[in-house]
Amino acid sequence: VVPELPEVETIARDLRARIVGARIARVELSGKPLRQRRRVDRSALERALAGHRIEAIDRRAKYLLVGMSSGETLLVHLGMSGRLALVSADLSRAAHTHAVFALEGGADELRFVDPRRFGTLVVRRTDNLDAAPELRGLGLDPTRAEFTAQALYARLRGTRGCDVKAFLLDQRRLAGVGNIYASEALYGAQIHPRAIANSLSRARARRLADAVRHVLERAVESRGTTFRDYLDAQGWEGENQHNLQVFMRDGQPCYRCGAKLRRIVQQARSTYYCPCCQR
DNA sequence: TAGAGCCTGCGG
DNA sequence: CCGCAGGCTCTA
Repeated sequence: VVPELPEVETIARDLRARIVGARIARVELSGKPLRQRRRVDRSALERALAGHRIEAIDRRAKYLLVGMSSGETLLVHLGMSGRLALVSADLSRAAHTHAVFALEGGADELRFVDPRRFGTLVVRRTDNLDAAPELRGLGLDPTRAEFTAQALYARLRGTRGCDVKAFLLDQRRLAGVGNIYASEALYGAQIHPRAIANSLSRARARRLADAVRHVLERAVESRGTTFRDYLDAQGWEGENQHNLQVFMRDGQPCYRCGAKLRRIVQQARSTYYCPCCQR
């Protein structure tokens, strides 16, 4: 599991094609708290979902949005280990199944499974979604038209001495990039991960914008990256692991120059890069 | 803008 | 046993 923008986008597209128009008959919850020990609001989920029709499935950054005929939207964040899958109701439930949304007719269920419980399930009013605390502070979405080299440059200039890797992971500045695609985008733009964000030139900001867009688009086309156990809504693996240039390849040769790739730790997270191609 | 913390599971 | 994992929040 462990999803970034392309993995969530893949799940959103699959679910949109399969369950928009369906009615949720019943909501079952494990009762265990999720992210930051917060309890899932059982009565809010039942009120917003049970007996209502699914009208839309969207994505904002790494949030999946399920718009209901009740006028409320279910926000799902998969955290590090969350999985959302549409499965036959006869199949036995996996360990750590924290929510089951039974669809009318009884054949299929949408199940939320999350061993580490870093995920989120909350309900917010659809007519005021932008004001939801989860979405309010999100930065530029790199898959939208708003994500231009200009806009990225302005955001880079707005930082105070953080390095560019930390910038890419900060969802308040750029929303949707995670640890895999941060390393991959910096490699594509040939920028060193420890470069200071606010000192990048306009030319480098443009290269970075192009690389971020390219890396994410390619990952969506490949239906996401399956490293350990990410699976889409139908339980299938992605294919983007075959496109990765640096992630988890430390010690192996750079495909471009042959130098030995390195792994460093920034903000307590691994970064992979080529010491020769990235300056 | 770091660092610890939140959780479980896996691989060395 | 240890470190590590594709995320985010809260604190200093």
